[in-house]
Amino acid sequence: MDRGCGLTLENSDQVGFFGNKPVFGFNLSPRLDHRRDGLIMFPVNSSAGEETAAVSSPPGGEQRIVLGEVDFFAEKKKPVNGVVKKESSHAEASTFRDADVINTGLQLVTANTGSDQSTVDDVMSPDAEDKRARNELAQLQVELERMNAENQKLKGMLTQVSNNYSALQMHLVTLMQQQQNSRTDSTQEQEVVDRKSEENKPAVNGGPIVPRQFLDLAPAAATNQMADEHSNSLSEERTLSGSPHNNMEPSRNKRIGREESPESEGWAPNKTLKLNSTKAVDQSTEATMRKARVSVRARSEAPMISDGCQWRKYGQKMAKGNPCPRAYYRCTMAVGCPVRKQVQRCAEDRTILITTYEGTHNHPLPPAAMAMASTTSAAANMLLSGSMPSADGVMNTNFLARTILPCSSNMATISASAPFPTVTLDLTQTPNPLQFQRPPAQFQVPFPVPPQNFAPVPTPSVPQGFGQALYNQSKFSGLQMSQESNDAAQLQGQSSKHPQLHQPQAHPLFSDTLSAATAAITADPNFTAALAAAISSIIGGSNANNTNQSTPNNHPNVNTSNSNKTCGSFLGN
DNA sequence: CGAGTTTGACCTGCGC
DNA sequence: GCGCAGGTCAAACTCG
Repeated sequence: MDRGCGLTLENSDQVGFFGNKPVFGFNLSPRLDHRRDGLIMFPVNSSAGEETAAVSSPPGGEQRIVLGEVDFFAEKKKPVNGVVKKESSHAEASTFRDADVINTGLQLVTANTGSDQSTVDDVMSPDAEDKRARNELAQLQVELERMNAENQKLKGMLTQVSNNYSALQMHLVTLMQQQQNSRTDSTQEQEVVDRKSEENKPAVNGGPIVPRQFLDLAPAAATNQMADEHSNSLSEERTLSGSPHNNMEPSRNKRIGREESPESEGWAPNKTLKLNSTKAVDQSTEATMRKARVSVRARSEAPMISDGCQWRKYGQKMAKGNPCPRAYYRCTMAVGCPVRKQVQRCAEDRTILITTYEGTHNHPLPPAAMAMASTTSAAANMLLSGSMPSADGVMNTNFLARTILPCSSNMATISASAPFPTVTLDLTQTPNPLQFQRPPAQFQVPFPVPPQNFAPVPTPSVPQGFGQALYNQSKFSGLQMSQESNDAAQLQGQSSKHPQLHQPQAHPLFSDTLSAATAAITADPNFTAALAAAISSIIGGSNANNTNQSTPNNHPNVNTSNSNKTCGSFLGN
């Protein structure tokens, strides 16, 4: 069984990577004070050790409150601060139960319930020290309430900022896409003409139509993902190649049929595709979407990272040039889910686990799975919507660059390599240049120049600056930014700075590393922008139009057709 | 006994 | 046409 071992993203729900609002790498809500039955609860994330540690370490007001509270009832113990804090934190997590354990909790609760009683007690208490302590308690109580109100206020502010942030991101992405569309309008119009003529002449070479396909890929797939199957019939366009149908269809259909073998509803057999136009569109877009891959490189000793999804292994192969076998998994969380992934260790550094995701989940995901799924989906959509070749065959990375570039690092690499455009999220953050020594095919760029391999350093061989620009633009950061502001990310940073930590004995760090890295990615505004682009694409696609809806050839038929043929042409090259 | 894994066979695309 | 490599299938096997 692969599940539950190795790296995990499952604590993403506590971080809330992909909540309905931008995430900043920490969960605010658990810190809110809760009042229950007169008891002031000190909220602590019960499941997060690091969270608890983070709470207990700083000399914040909460801590002082807790300290005083416990101090009052721990006269016999004369506890050291650290001990007290620990107990208080524990009590926070388990409320009454732990309070009972220390035999003072219940009374503490009672004493804490109101300042009036404290005042009365002050008057009646013969013990001066006790009186002073009660006064202090009352003061702390007031302070606590004040901080509670402040906390609420901050929460509201944060929510507002988050909302504004989301709106701005969406707006920015929309503007960028509109700008992108305006630039390619002329080309697209020509492509529409070509497309129509090509529909009448299936054997015609795809040629300049290629560019449009990627533009439409993401929305089409998104439409599929949203279960909004509104597209018109395009069954004859299902073939993914510009070659004649009778030539390409048998193999492709067979493949599709195999992939959606009997067990899967969403992967209908071939004949079904021909009969059901909606299904055909769904299939074609799905197949097209599957062409976009997101590769995640993370350090793990475990055979597979745990990303919250359920996977079933359906094959294993020895890949050339890598002594480690490549395992093939498919998602089993829902029948017919097209998502698959390949897991393979890096040949150069076997502590690096390369997980390549392909496809988009067509079912609800648990919070634990949302992190990786959204990451890969966003990255794939980002790639498909942004790395579209222009009419002259040169990759147009404007949108992609603008989405990603502003804060580039070694975090991610986007390669529109044939046959599969791939986004590589490198969560290893190792300065080791070996991390870029992947199979050359993955980095072959369909430029009108000989394929080039991206290198971690400027490579003169990259086509006349463009390749280098793409390389530079194809990276986005987030990890480093978040490292500074995220405790978990700090763990990741430590691991990256100290490769020794990746040794087996440092295994407990691996999950933290990946989680932190994912948190960093998702907390990164740039990534959020990319995600926003993907979401906007999905939304646009579900509305019978996509993010490129300003383009003249945005008719659903054309979109699907383009998607298919684009991919086909792309794959053919 | 069902679900998942293993593993050899098969299919397809691609380069020579 | 042939061989290679990637990807998938499915029967056999394992495990809880």
